[in-house]
Amino acid sequence: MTILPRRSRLTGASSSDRGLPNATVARLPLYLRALTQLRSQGSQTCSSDQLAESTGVSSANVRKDLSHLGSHGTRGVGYDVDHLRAEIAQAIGQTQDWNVVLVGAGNLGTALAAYPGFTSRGSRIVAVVDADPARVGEQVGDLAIESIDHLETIITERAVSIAIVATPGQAAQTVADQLVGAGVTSILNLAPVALRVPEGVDVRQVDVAAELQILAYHEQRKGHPREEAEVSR
Amino acid sequence: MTILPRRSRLTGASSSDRGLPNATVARLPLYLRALTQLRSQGSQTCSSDQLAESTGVSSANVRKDLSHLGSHGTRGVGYDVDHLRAEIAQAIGQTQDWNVVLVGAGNLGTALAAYPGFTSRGSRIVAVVDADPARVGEQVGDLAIESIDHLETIITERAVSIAIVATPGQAAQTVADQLVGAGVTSILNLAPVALRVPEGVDVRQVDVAAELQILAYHEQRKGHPREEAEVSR
DNA sequence: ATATGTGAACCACTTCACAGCA
DNA sequence: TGCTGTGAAGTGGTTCACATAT
Repeated sequence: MTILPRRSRLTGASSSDRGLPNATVARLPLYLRALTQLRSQGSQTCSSDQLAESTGVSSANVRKDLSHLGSHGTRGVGYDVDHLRAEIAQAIGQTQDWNVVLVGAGNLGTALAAYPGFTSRGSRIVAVVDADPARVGEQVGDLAIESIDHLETIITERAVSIAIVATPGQAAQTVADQLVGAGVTSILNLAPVALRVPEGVDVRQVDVAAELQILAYHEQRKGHPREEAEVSR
Repeated sequence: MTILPRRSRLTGASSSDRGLPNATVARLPLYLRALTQLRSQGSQTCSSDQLAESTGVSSANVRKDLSHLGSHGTRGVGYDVDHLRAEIAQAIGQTQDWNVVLVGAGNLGTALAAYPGFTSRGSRIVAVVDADPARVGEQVGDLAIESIDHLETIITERAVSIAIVATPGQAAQTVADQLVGAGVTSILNLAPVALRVPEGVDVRQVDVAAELQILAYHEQRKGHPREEAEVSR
């Protein structure tokens, strides 16, 4: 009756498991960003306080996170920027680029295809695919839009394992099914629907409109003077 | 030495506090989405299992979340779609639109300006602002780009309290300072930097490149024949 | 029979506080 | 002295399981 059995597997980091806590994994990219910045400023070493400052994470949390990677700091000194960077890059698999296929060449899709921040952070969009035959061949950044019918070939030949879904909501589930069928095992979903995928496929959801709604909730509670003009004093 | 004293305010929902748990707030938009969909399919009522199915949240969690809004279901039957929708809309302040200013008319900014999903979900972009004088006047969707120098006027005159920052990383903090100075109290930050804002200002961060890095981590782990982990949130 | 609402148990994560080490 | 690394305590959130209501 309930949604899913949801295998109660060993989630945490059990002894022989090299896995990191999910919350830690989600923050490693932030540390990487901060370290890259620090390095470009010439810093050789940094403290957990500095990392805290530039990521918004508490310093105790920074230390705990980094300790999961092993001990790489020097007491009384801090962390070696280059070494830590390499360590984190290694942990999250950024020693090489990941090939990504982008599905959906609408406004959002084309904006992402042009975004330079992916390449510098470990992901390379190697194909832009759209369902509309009229769009096929059109240039987006330095890629030509390809037909969604070629998904399987694209995915296998270009060693793609991660996909970005930037289609309208009603197309997203179908696209996801095709992607999974073609061998994709990680999906970043920008469409405002929950995707149903088989066990073993990871989905991360980004929904900008929902984020605004969350902000609106807090805004409402602040009693923001939005209607002050109408309220008599 | 550590980062901040971080006033230990009553975070949870204390008795006289109408506040909801953060995790619940973050899911209300999902329920709203699902209910809108269900209603358009003609459903009069729905169960927590149906909501679970269409949001990816467990049914127990759905019930717990909804119970925070008060008891609005009927045992043995489920929830009245329209009534629940109204209840949630009320709770997250979607009974009317929130005016939003978008800063940064680059690829991502213009894509968001054209996105129809905001209006239908409680947010209306009422201004697009850019720092580049050459872009001012240019049409984006049905808005003309305005100068960032007019931020304060725009924000006060159009009753804006929420902003989207879609600028390059190095400009984001300056823009955030300007926004806060002009009276904005909620920021959705799409730039890949942590924003420093005063107490009372809410920031939500969306970083697509970081999401891909998180997926890459799990992807890397799948490479080895070990039991795979499930990604959350 | 069916589905909600909820205390209690459980779990993941964060923070605290200090021991350990350069 | 200064900063890391980490057990222990604390917090918030999820899941369980069942009493409760229709």
